Amino acid sequence: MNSTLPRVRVIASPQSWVEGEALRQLEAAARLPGMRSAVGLPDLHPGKGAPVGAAFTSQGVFYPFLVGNDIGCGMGLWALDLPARKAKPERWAARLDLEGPWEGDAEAMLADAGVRPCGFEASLGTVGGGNHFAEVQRVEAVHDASTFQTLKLETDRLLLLVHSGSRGLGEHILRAHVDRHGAGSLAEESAEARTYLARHDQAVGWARANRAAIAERVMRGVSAAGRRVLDVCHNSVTPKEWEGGRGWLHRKGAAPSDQGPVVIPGSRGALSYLVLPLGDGEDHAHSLAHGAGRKWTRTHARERLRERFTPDALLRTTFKSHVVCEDRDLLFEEAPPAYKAIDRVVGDLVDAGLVRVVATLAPLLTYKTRSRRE
DNA sequence: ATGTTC
Repeated sequence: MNSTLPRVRVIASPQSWVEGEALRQLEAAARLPGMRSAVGLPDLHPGKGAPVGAAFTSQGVFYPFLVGNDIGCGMGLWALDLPARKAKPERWAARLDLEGPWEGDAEAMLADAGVRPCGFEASLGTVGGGNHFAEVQRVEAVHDASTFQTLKLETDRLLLLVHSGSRGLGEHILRAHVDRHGAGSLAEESAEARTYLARHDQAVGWARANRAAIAERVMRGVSAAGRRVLDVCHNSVTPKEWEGGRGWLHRKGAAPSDQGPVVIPGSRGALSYLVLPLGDGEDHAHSLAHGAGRKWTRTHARERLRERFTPDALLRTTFKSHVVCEDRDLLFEEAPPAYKAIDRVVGDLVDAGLVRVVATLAPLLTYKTRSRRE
């Protein structure tokens, strides 16, 4: 049996503010039966039950609730054929519309990702709420020219970063699971585990296809063609082998460090970092920060920022980029001051020897939603 | 996070 205590590690410098509640959640998760390690990344913050910005390994069992409802959520990066000098962010902000069903062939896109029809086809190509977005970016600076070149990127071409997940599908899968089995563990060889994992894998494929459909929509809207540079999932549970054993790797808002370069976005008013993972080590559960991490709760952000900013002021950023967000509450909840400083988060990963910065990317247009909500 | 609320 697993008689050793699970290892808990938090990768964050003292300058990276981590809330006490997030640490308590991390330690509570580490004490679950079968847990082997718990790693908090520098974007660690409290979540609903389990912390966000964390990765966990377990043996013999795994925990669907640690993955959460947005199974398959992640980041995709596309290189556009559009030169930076042809950027028209103001015009795009006025016209781009990603609401309603995608005009493309949803079933074909899903089939390409190995996903069977599941009743959520009408949501494919939609960004969703919360921290999801599609953002057109320009290359701000290149720090590792060799890797930049290996990825066939060019400094004067625009990029598109898409952060979205499995929309209603992942929610449906988690809910169906919790309704029947509660928030407990699943034994890895059980029928219940197999059922959950099959559905989980469908949601991971669905989310990947969703990011591709969103990218198609944006590219059509800005009259560009593009190529997918990378696509990584930061909410998942997968089998993992390590020296002397095997088990399960849960990622909850944690980017993979074992699948090549990833983008770690800041807030919409900050740089995003294209980074190359250096260690693929067990000591950080093969994972990296997935973003800047929330500093203020949504409620706190709304209350505090409504006093300081008019909605119109939040439609532009310090980068002079444009924001499409017609949902008033969401506009405040996702405002840049609600997030930690991305340079410190990435700096912590660099200092821990986990990544090298390849390039920084600056926002031109961040699309959240055109749907109005009171 | 969520056809966006039990």
